[in-house]
Amino acid sequence: MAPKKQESNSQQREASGRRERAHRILDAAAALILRWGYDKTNVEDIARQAGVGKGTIYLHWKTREELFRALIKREQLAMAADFKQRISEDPAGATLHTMYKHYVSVLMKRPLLKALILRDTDVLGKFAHSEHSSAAFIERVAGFKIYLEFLREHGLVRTDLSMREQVYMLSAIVMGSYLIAPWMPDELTLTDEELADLVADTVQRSLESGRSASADELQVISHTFLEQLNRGIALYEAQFQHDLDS
Amino acid sequence: MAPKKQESNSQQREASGRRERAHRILDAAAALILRWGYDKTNVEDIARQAGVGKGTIYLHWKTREELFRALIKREQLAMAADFKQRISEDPAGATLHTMYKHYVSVLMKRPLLKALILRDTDVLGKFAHSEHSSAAFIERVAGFKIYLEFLREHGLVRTDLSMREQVYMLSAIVMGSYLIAPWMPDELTLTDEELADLVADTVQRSLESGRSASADELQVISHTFLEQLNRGIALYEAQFQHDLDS
DNA sequence: CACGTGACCAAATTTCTAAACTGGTCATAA
DNA sequence: TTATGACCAGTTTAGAAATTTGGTCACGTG
Repeated sequence: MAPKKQESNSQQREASGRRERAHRILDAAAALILRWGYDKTNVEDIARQAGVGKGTIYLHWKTREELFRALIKREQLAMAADFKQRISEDPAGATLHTMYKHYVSVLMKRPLLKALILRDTDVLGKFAHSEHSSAAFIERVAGFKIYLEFLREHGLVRTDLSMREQVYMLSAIVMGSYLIAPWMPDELTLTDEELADLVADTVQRSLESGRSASADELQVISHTFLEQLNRGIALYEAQFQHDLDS
Repeated sequence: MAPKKQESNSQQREASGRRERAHRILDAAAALILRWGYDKTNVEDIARQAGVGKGTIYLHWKTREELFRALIKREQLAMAADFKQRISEDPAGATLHTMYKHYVSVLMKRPLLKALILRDTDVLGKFAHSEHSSAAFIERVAGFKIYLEFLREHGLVRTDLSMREQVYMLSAIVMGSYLIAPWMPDELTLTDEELADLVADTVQRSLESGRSASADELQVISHTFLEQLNRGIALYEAQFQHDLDS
């Protein structure tokens, strides 16, 4: 690659340094929020933990809440990458239940996102009750509908249920699985893997059509799905990177 | 029936009066709790609404919490009666999914129990966080396991899933259906009947075996189940009545 | 005498306010 | 030009004071 002129090089190095610093700040925020909860994590603590001055944080984000939104975004992107990886490696990755198996599995490893989805008030504090939380859920449901429509078109899921019913029950199964965990008596708890498999089995039986697609067909569908997912991730990523550079 | 002697008659009339008064107090408590929530419903208001003195309430129950427990018990008994009625009238009443259809349907009409199950903090306030709530859930799950075992023995539900997984997913489906309702965007909400049918469909597909029992077999199973249910209700009822008489 | 009642009290809850903290800014330093 | 922490207004917290409430019981009533 041709070398850029002096000024551009310098800007790039600086931009990269900024970016690294932004990540350091987000790391600090993540650690503190998981340890103390959102409400009790203040900007000064984050700055100290990240080894920067408080003012520096405001060079990256306009408000504390914006910083937290960036953290969530980063977490979602990391999770999406995990998810993409697994789907692309799984021959059955195009089926609804396989997607959910990986989704549950991958989400289990992200306590911050788990808390966000479950609106865990201990961790998220006021953030859980803010607009963002509901908006995120609605957005999630909307994204959902698009790929569900896609699977319906390919006959991989039942079409004798309305989209409304299907989205509702899909949400209910996944949310229900998470939500009841803390209420279950000890002898009825499941490991993360058991839960992922159980959700997958339930989704398959209750929402997929009987029809089993050929390996070729599955690959085509999986490919198209991953394309779509990639586009979404890229867009989100670009937006996130832009945010980081202020 | 032979007439009882004078004293007994008098005691009976009094007891019946007491019982009626107890119900009046519970009615008042139910109305106030639904209107203002548990925390903001005090004993004096209940007494006034029921048209009795405050001290009278303590002739029936030792504490405010005991009064509320009695109210819940009464509500559960009423719901159980509803449920029994529907199951006994439905030829498919012995199947798991039919039970759940009626269960959901019947529970929807009981806001107090709905709040208890959902631990709706607005209505239940501190009561939701008390021992009683968790205990009730665990008890519910335990009762569950008994009749699930029964259905497994008759091959009406899958046996290739462990009880643990089955109970977990059954709880997840039902709880999930209730819990997500308030988070759903408007265009995705379902009516109570739609939800009951959807839950039934999901339970059938994901937890029942393919095997369909004959009408005769179903009736036998249904009969046995109702016997068991009746015994449970009678026991609970006796206990409740005894409580009312102080 | 037996039952019902509301005044009464200790304990819990709410309200109020002074003190402490924190998100965000910006003059200053590097 | 970039980073910082002292600074300030607005918010949160602590805890004292005031109010409310669960539960008791001496008294009134039929």
